[in-house]
Amino acid sequence: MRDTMKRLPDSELEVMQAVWACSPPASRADIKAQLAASYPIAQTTLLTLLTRLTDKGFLKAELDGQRKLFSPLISQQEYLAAQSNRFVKKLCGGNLSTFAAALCDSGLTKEEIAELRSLLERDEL
Amino acid sequence: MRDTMKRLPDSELEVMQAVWACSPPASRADIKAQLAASYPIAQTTLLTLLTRLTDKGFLKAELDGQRKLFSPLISQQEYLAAQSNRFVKKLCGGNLSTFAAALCDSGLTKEEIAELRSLLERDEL
DNA sequence: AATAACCCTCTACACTTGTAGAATGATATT
DNA sequence: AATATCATTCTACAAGTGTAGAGGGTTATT
Repeated sequence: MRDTMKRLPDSELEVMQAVWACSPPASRADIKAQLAASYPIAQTTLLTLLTRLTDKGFLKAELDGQRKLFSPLISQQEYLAAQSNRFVKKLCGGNLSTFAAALCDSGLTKEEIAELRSLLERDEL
Repeated sequence: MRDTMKRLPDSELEVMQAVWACSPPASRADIKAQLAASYPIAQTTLLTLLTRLTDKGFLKAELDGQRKLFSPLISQQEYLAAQSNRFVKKLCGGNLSTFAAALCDSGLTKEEIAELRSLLERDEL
């Protein structure tokens, strides 16, 4: 499951993130509002992307009068978990030291790395 | 730089990883050998991908007689650093706890998480 | 009842990605 | 010299991605 989840293309991910940020179910207008300035996009383009996400099984659509309401079928958590797995396994060859090195080179400050360590500790429980 | 580096498509990444695994400069045959069974691919397909990677500035090509030799212009380290950055910033919205949670859900065992923590500690120095 | 305002689906189109055969040029072998 | 080998470039094409106008309903406004 985790391994087979498709990685979304950039534009669809952008939309998916907006959907996650809305309280479901969300109308196209709600989603547009979430995207707002950060990802300006024509209404029809957004509808196209929502349709593609629905076809891919990332969203469920229901009718509410003449408009549609969308809800995520894949949670942000599930998606991020799958993508993290993919990152470690595929990009870093499953090698944790490669991954750690990448993180240290990624532009995170020493403080952020330290914070990450403590977050990992907490989540380990 | 880190933020602007393009994410490679799957097939090109596969090839790029094989190039990184070779000692540069590497011929198409060397790279094919590296890919071997893990990513079976026609010779011409490989050449196409190598050309695309060269056009994108990920590889440098030099002539050696009738054949070409390729060397990385972007190191694996640079690429992984950029992609880690992208992951944290773009996928996790720059939120370290989101990132930590994703890692904990990614299928890594408790032991692996602990190992990652200690690797991060070491690299912090 | 016209008209304006919305909403969605269809159609469209350029660019990217995945894959590889056809064609062409150089080299080595018989 | 003819042929087999091996390398690369050209051409090709389907599927995926990014983006959006045209078209055709429904509802609200004048």
